[in-house]
Amino acid sequence: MFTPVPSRVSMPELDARILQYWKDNDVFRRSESERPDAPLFMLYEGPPTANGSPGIHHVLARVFKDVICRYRTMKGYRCLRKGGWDTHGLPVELEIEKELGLSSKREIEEYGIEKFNQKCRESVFRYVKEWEVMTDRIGFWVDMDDPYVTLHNDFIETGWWILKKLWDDGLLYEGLRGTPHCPRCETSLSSHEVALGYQENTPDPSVFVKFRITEPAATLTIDGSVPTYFLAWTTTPWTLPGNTALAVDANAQYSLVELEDDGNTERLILASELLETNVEQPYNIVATFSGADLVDSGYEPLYHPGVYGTDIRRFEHKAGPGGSQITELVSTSDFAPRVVAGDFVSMEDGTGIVHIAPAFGDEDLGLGRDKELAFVQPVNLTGLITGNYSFAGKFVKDADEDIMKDLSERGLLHRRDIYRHTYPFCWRCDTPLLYYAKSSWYIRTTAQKDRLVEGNSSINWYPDYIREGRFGEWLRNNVDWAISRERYWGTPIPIWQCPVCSNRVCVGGVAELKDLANGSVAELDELDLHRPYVDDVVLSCTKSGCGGQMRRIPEVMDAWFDSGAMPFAQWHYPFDNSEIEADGRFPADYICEAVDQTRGWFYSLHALATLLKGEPSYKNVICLGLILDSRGHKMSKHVGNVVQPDTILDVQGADALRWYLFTASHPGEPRRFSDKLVNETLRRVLLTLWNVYSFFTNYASIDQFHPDQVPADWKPENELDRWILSELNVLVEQVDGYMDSYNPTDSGRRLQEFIDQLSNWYVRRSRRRFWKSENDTDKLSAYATLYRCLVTVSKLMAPLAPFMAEEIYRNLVCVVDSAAPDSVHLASYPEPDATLIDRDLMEATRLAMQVSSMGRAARSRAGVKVRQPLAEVRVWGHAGHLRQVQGQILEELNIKQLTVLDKFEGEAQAYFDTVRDATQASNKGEFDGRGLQQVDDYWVSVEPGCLVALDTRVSPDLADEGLAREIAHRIQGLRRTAQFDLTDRIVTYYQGPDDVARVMATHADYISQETLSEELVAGSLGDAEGSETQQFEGMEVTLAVKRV
RNA sequence: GGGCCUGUAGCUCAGGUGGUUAGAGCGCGGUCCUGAUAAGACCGAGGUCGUUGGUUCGAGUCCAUCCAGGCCCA
Repeated sequence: MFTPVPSRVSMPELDARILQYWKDNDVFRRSESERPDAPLFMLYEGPPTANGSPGIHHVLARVFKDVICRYRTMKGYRCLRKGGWDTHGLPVELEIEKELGLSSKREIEEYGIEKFNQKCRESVFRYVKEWEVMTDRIGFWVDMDDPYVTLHNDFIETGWWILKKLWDDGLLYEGLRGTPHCPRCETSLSSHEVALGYQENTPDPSVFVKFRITEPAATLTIDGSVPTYFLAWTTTPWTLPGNTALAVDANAQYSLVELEDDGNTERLILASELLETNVEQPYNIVATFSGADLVDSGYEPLYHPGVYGTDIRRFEHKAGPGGSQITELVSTSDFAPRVVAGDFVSMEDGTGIVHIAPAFGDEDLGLGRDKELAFVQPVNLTGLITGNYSFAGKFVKDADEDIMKDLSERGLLHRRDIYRHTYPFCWRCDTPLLYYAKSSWYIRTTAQKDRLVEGNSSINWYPDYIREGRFGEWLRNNVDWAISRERYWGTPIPIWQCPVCSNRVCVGGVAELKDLANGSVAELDELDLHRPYVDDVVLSCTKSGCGGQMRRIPEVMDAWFDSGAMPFAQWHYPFDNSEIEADGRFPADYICEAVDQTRGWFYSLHALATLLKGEPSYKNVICLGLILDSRGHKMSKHVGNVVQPDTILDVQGADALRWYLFTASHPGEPRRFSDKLVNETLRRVLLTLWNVYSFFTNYASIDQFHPDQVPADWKPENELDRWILSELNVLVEQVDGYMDSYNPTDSGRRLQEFIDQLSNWYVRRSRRRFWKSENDTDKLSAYATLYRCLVTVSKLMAPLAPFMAEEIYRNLVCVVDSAAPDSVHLASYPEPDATLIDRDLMEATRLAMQVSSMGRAARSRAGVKVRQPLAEVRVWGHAGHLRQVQGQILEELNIKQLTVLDKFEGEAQAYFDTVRDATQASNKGEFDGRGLQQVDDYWVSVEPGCLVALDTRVSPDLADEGLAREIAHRIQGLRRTAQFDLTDRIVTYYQGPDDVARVMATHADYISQETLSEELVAGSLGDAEGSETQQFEGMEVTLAVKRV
């Protein structure tokens, strides 16, 4: 039979007990293995990096992953949840660099790539134990024994296979990329690193440069007799030798002005609205044009690359795969810089004419590709000017002064100033960063842009605005994915290049590599595919007759490529598990991560699956808002405001934390974390339920209740039973619906409401039915009802609060039903019984609650405590409902008789008018339909649709009855302080005035029955187990009790 | 600078398609109740629904602007 449960409970201890039970009985494994034929529900785990301690924000994502899978399991699915670890990438390298005190790529290479990578490899599992413990502790079921690991050879090999496929499809290419580059460290910086090194108020030269017009556009009329110039502005004079175009805003207005400069007459073109700010000397406006009129004008280069020994190349559009357009860089000897339209031209500062050098800025590079501009690179990777310029060999920033001087001497400098702005510096060495167009490998995602957008429209996003908003926007603005990194610790790019003939091959797997490598096959079997080992593999050039020795290109892959490859790489597809599409392992049914992954994992998964399979790799995704600290700031290691999960879990337990995370706000919203609110959740929701459960087990144990005693065809007759079972079945319907639509938040909130109703109305109103000593059918009905509620709630809540649900289920179900599944998580999710839903009764009960509340308010105002019985209450409202639930109202309000006022006339009307008038009188003439006033002997409470008039007169008989209840109440208190058992029988002694003696006599039956007193004895008691002298109703009364 | 999201009581949150008095829980002050409860009931204080405009007979709700915060990207 049921084990009686104390009302006090330690959640952390309960968690530990349940975890042990799951472990001993292998429950997680069995949730998958015992249902081989069930439909598959596939979770893809977004792999964390275990090189740091997990924080509360990691708990958030993990419990949202868990809750959906537990639900699906109970709905009859077989959930596959393979764990994973992300192990590559720049953050790992930076951590190790810091540890080793290295500060540049040169130093890493001097230290040795082999040793360096070994350190990286060790570091990524440093906190794996902590992660495993946390994962276990919060009840996240995921297969951590056989996780996928991005550094495993098998995982890398699938990555190679993917790249090879893209290569074969013409979707992999080498191109230029504008990157922030540190000329001292000779390396690109990630955006994260750039963000670390911004310095405000950095002074830079501000120069206004004149570009002489040589070939005005057809739309432009220029008087050739006066020298005419475009006026452009820049803060980086050193980029001017790289100039290949000027950009204007096609829609803006430009002015041609004439002025005197050093005694010479000249004409300048610049944006009309920037004339005032940029031209200090007197001028005449000769003409105005639109920006579009200027486009295609040719001008004289400041430094013709052909003259200064710098190569000229040019972007050219060509037809690419799948009807797409690709852009290639080709060598040329022609150089004809011209004016183009650019949509980024700003009128905030400058002249409205922007100097374009595709070799430097990323925007310039984009415009160069777009407009097929020339490309001139007069600076090397160490930041020195090349060619034979007079300032060649100087560091770019030092060349600024020479260039300005040179231009000034040639009469091409209109003005120069100092400009202060925010500029990025290398966070390691403080060198100013240069934006530099570097060679990089790209995946041509733009070739499948339409498919990416189309596939996205079929994904279920929660919240749904992400689909068209943040993610859709990102896809519509798709640019090719730059996947190469000039780094060490990552998946090596499997491209080998011949130094003789530049021939390249992409290798799609280890077997293929063996085929291409001559000799040393045995070694290749054991080869770690990482750098530097793979760099040593030399292939003979595949071009017939070349005979060159091909070497691998040095780059590794962006770590996002690894995580995006996981749908395939976690199974070592297609080398193993070639059937993942057929058996449902691809695509995933569900993924869940925080919103910062839109351009991270959500994208890399989507992009690779679309390129490889033409369809998305996930069907449903919950995108979580970020978790903030109590002041609303993002939690981060740097700020030191990360909440350690243990500090919560060890006090409140896992269920309270989970429940709080599910219900505090909807998943997409950012949330402030507060341990106080976790505690509130614990008390208000979980402990309330626990106490109902404790109440049930205590009384069920006393009465030896067994569910078998309930007939199979039992239907509740009692009004309270019918009501709560109706509420229960509505609850089942709603919670199931919410869970089905990936909404644990509203599921939890709905369950909270029910738990409140169950505890504070059903149990409170039904208590006496459980106390009655006879085992009549009504008592059995109450047990059957409460039992069903608790069992059903334990199942409904199991996905959210798996520990308490398990505890309740095991004690209530497994103990009495050996055929039932031995874990709530292996049980079926409840289904609603529509025949038990009675909307009318639910409405009537709601009215009973409202009338009770109004009656209590009237009592409170009249100063008559609930313990004092009263004679009558008159109520106007829904008459049918009132008659239906009048018993509940009478008991709740402790009143003898309820009179239903059928019509709103006569007394009802008179009560209402008086309340309205009195309320208006005391409330500046305002009456909002609510009021509480005394009307003769009645206190009358009015609310819209309901009126309650309470007779507050206390007759002597009623007063005696009230005193009897008071005395019984005091005796109960004594019983409790003396810690008597609920069923202990006692003898009660009393001393007090005549009134007490009289009531003890006249209400002896009542008092005895309520307090389980065998005798009520006047006088004192020597060996009392509990005794107290108290003042009440102006009397001094002494009561004493002892067990018999 | 661009995109997306958020802004309702001290705190955490509700407030379909615009419609009479903007709600809940916690917290606070008071009163009461208690054979389950770290509980419950009643009363009270506390909100110009971020700002300013607009549409409308009517806006927390729709539109625009601005302000503040967050994330992602420049």
